[in-house]
Amino acid sequence: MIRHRIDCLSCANTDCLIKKHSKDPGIEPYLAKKVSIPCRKSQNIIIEGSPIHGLYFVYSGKVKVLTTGINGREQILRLAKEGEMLGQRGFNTHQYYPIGASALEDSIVCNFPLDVMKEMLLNIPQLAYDFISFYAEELHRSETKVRMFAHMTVREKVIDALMYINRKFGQKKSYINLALSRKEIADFAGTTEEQVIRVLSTLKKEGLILLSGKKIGVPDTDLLKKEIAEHHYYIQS
Amino acid sequence: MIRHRIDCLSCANTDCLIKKHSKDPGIEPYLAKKVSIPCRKSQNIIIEGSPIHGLYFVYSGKVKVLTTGINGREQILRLAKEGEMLGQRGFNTHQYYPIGASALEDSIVCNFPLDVMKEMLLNIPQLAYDFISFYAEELHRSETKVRMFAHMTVREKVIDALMYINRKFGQKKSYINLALSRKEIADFAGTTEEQVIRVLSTLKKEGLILLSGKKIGVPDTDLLKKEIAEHHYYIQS
DNA sequence: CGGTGTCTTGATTCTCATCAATTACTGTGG
DNA sequence: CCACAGTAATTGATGAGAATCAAGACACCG
Repeated sequence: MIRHRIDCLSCANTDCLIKKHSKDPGIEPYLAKKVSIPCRKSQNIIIEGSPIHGLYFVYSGKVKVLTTGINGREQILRLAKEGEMLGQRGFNTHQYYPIGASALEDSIVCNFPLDVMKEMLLNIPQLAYDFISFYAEELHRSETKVRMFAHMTVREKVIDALMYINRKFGQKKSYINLALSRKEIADFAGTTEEQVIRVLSTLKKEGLILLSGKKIGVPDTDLLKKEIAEHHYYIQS
Repeated sequence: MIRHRIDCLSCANTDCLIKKHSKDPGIEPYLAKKVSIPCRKSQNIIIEGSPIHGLYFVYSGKVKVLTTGINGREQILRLAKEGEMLGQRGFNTHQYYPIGASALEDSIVCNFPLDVMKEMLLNIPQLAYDFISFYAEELHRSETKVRMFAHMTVREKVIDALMYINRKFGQKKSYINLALSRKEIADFAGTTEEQVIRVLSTLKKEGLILLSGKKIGVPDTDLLKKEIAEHHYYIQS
């Protein structure tokens, strides 16, 4: 079932760092070592704690990146769509993946073994530099999340999670194109299923979001944003 | 008062990524563009929101890296000592530093302007690769912290903060070589001054830590570690 | 038409942030 | 050297918010 070598040159994912450099001189031999793997919905792409076997890039589909936290709770760290990278934290001295990744819908991911990746980075300096920029951005995102989790209320956490999901998977004037369970939203926002439901119900009553079964719609991003900003302001002053 | 060009070759900070590569061919011209800056205790090295002006490396002293969170609260993200990097998140497309840094004691930091840094990374591939590894590690740390903040109790957060501080600044059989106020510990652990005091008092009573004024000692790291691990275990199973 | 799992709502308990008041510590000037 | 002022540390009391527990509604699937 494994489809080998989806061609990077003909790939349409403009966000992909590899695709971006697929015309660089000297990169072809590395690209040839790529393997593409199809994954069914809710299948594990990376198992937390398994030995590191390289980096992944999402060719198509949607993926959640998670770690197991306290009480065996699942903490979703981020959601990835076409072109995004998975397993990038396996680049340090760790021997095992500190995170897991699983498909939110049927997906195809491309894998580069770690040694191939290392050679590629050492020989394509511009690619390495883009990697560094990417990491800097991810680090920024993650540290923002630290700050957020430390002192935000549940309401704010949920709103923030919704804005993130909407930014990534929302289409204007319509529902978000991603079916997450309440539990998954909670695991991302860092709270419980029940609290998420309560906040969602309230937000619906307030007219800030649309709810139609599992589908969530955000008619006005700015209104939601204010819900976080205003609260900060009124306490800050 | 600015001392120019502390020589990287004679620098004793083995952890410093620049020092590590200071003998690489072709790196001298970049090293020559380094500027070293002395900072007094509690002086700001990086002001949050200021325009990015490059990367810093701690030559001597101790530094806290922080962001302003909800309610104008200070959230300490990490502590840095000799050889460590500051401002690494300014590497992405951001124009302003998303974090601040200030000296915990009299320190000297070395600065590379951003364009020099970029040139250096593009021309010294092995340095770029080490940067990537460093970022991967930082990202790992940060995401672990996210998970931690999401569901840990205050007690666990404080213990975790203590273990981090002890790992970095502890000397065996003695008190931790770093004077942090209760407020600063709280800002790092993501809680309040009062809660930190309560937990510290309890831990002292339980014989898990030593308290002598501001000085904190951790006689047995494993005992503390168990305090976190056991709680997880008993709920997980 | 059961049955299973997700979703929802309510009630209860508990943790933690906040507020308030007291005590210890530090440095400074007389 | 001591009084003092100012700051940090501590302890207690209280209330708000959130996790947990429990029970019922709903949808989906065989």
